[in-house]
Formats: sequence, structure tokens, C-alpha cells
Amino acid sequence: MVNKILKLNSRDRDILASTSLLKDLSPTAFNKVVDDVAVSSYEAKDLIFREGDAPEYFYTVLTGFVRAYRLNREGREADIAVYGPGDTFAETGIFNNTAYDFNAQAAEAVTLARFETASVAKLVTSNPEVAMALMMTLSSNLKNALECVADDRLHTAPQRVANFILKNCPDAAESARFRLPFQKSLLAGKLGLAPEALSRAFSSLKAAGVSVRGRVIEIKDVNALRRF
Amino acid sequence: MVNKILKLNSRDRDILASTSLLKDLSPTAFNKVVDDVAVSSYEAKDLIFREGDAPEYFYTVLTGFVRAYRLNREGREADIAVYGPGDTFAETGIFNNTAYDFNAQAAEAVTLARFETASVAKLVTSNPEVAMALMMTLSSNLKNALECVADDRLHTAPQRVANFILKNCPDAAESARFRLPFQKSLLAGKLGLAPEALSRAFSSLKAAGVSVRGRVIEIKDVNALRRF
DNA sequence: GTAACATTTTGATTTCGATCAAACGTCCTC
DNA sequence: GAGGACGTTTGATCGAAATCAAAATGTTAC
Repeated sequence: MVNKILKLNSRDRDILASTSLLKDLSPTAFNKVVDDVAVSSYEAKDLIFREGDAPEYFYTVLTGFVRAYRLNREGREADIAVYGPGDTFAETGIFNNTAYDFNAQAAEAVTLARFETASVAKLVTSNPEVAMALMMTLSSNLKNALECVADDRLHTAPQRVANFILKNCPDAAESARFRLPFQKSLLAGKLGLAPEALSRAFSSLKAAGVSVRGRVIEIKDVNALRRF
Repeated sequence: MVNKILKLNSRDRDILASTSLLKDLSPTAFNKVVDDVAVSSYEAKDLIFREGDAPEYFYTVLTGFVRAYRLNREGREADIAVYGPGDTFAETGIFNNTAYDFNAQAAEAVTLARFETASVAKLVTSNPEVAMALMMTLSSNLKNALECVADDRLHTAPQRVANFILKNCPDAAESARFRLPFQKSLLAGKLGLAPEALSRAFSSLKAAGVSVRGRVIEIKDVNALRRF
């Protein structure tokens, strides 16, 4: 129920060392950052933090997927991002100490590396390597967010789903098959769709040679899909 | 037609020195950054850069407004951000040297401070102050982008317009009046709406005490608007 | 294996905003 | 001030996706 907080074991250390946030750090810098890291585990649906909370921590996903979402006044939820293994989220708290501006929830069983915002904030000013790592992360998160706005505003539901599928196909391949890394309802949220709309989008993509069985997606002709 | 490129004059320097990107820099760091800055002016509708171009420069708006937008396959445009005085855009080019991922266009006559991506990239690694300034900028742009996704997904057109109006009202005020800083069609784009939808949203807000004459917005009761 | 439950799909309806078209205003030029 | 050009509003229609409801499929626990 309540998440367990543990010290980093060597397996987690290895995972962390391969994330885009930390992979380019020198051993010295890496150790400094990792010094204050804790590993926290959550069960599916557990809240990690709530919009409005003080941004005491930020996180890198080790395993599983995290859903970032906001509520409107009536309590309806809308996802604004999904973070998976290697992704870092809520790192803006380092730079302005205002409250989290979204809710974060474990979409499934999840383990996270938990950084202390305040101590990393100090590190950043003194360690250029760490600063650079954070800039890369911020930059990549910014690109994704702008991409998301563009996708929402430019593309229909089937087009968004097609885009998502194509991002998961090896570029050169003629045909492809892959497994969704998470539930369809989470994918729907990520794409800004109701689950029903995702389901209908998949079925409209049958015409473009996409077949879906459970979580397995099969694409007859990747280039044909690219054209619609 | 083609934009003029000038060296920074002292007025531009003053404006730059007050932007959130540069305001906290020491004189030394400020001078280093500003060393390679050029001022470029554009007429309304001029393209500043195109999606796919090499990210040679990034920009801070000195005066006017810039529209960032993307195209879908059919050539329809969708705005993904609007940048005004003090805002910095396209700074992600510093961190990964991939092409610009949107088009930038002067929404009206505009002057920009133009930074060389490559030289700032070098500065960043050696100068912690500059790194910090960029992190603040990235962080703020990231927050805005996520806010935009949330707003698009959670709120109807009238609600988005109401939010925009409220952001431009002094917090405490009972009633308020202000002038739109740019054309309504640009506001429509910023909010992800067709101009017609913006117009209809304004007229539906009459019921909440909002009256519009030209660019002047008048709000009878700010708190009432907050409730719808 | 079956019951209980969660997730996904399908169907019917409604709603919001896009689009097309035309009228209206405003600003600028000549 | 007449004439445009452009921006905005209004009207009518259309389409995409949300919502509500129910069926179907999948998963888990016992």
C-alpha cells in the first residue's frame, strides 16, 4: 500500500547509470548525484505525488510506467504525459520551488529513483556535468511536450495512433510486430483519447494493414501505414 | 523583406538584460553571452526559421510576438506556442543538434536577439551561471508546454478563453480591463482554436460579464469569471 | 474450471468545434 | 471620402470524438 523506500542496490544503480539523465556523468559526478537517491516502489494506481504538493522530490523511472495527469474543476482527469523506464519527471521543481503542477500516479507496479530536489539544486550550481545532464533532460521533455501539443492539434485519433505505432517500428522494416508496453487505456490517455476512441482508431487502421490481438500489434506494410 | 541583422545597441542591451534568461547573470557572464548576439528584425508574416532547418540560432524576443507552428501533411497549420517580449525559443537546439521541430514566424513586426547555438553551447559547459539561466528558461518553457496540453485536454473553448483573460487580470481586482497584446487570430491559434471559435467563445462569456470592444476586454466581476 | 472482476469493444447519441460562406468593421492608402 | 485589404463576427452545416450503455473479452483468485 504505502510505498517502500529503500537504498539503491547495485542492480538499480546499473539501471540508473544507463538513463539519459546520468549516463554521461563521470564516476565522481555520478556518485555525488546518487548519494541522496532512494528507490521507491509503488503498486498500480498508487499516487506518487499530488498537484499542489511541495516539490520535495523528482524521479527517474526504473521500471514500469507513470501517468502524469491533471484534473478540471469537475474532477475529470486528463493525462499530460506518460513516463517510462529511463524517463525523468518533475525535475522543474529544481528551478522554481513552486508546487507540482500535475498529479503523478503509478500506472502499474513501478520502481522509481527518487532524487531530493533541494540537494540536486545545490549540486547543479557547483557541478557543470550535472547541470548539463539536467539540461538534456529538460530539453528532451520540452521537445516531447511540444510534440504532444502539435500532435493533438494537427492529427485525428487514427493518425495519432498510427504515429505511435510507427515510432515503435524499426525504421527500415517492411512489416513489423510489437507488443504494447502498457495497457490500452494508458495509451489512450497518452494520446489524449477516450479508451473507446482508441479502440475505434485501431479498428479504422485495419484498412491500413494493422491488426491487433491483445497487446500485440502487427503491421503488414510499414510504409503503407506511413501514408495513412 | 529580408530581415536586417544588426549589432546590439544599448537599448536592446537593456531589454536583454531584463529578460528572465539573462537578468541574473553577472556582468562578466552577461557580456560573454551577449558577445555573439545579433539583433534581427522581421516584418509581419516573415519566416524566422523553418521546421527541418539546422538549428544555427536560438532567439529571445525583444519586441513583438512570434508564432511557433507545425504543419500536417495536408499543409494545415497549428500553432504550438506564442512567444512575446522576454521569451526565449528554440533553445533546445543547444543540447541536441537535430533540426528545428517547428516553424517560427513573426506574427507582427518583431525584433529578436539572435544567439548562436554553437557558441552558447560551448559557454554552457564552462559557465555555470549561463547553464543555470538556460535551465530556468527550459524549465519555464516546459511548464508552459505541459500547461498547454492540460488546457487543451481539460477545457472547452470558453474555459480556455476565460483562463487566458484571468491570467491577464490583477489577482485581487474586483473588475478589470485590459488590452489584448496581439490580434485575436493569434490568440485563437495560441489557444488551439479557429478564429471563429474564439469569437463565439467571447460571446458566450458575455453571460459571465465579459465585454469585448476591439482589442479591449472588460471584466465586470473577476471572481464570477473564475467560476465559469 | 469457475466465479468475480477489470479491460476492451461495440453501438447509439450528443456535443463541441471545424469548416464553409457571407456579412460586417476597421484600418490604410490613395 | 472612396476603395480595398484584412480581420472579425455571424450563420449554417458537418465531422470527430466524448459520453453513456451494454456486450464481449481477458485476467485473477479461489
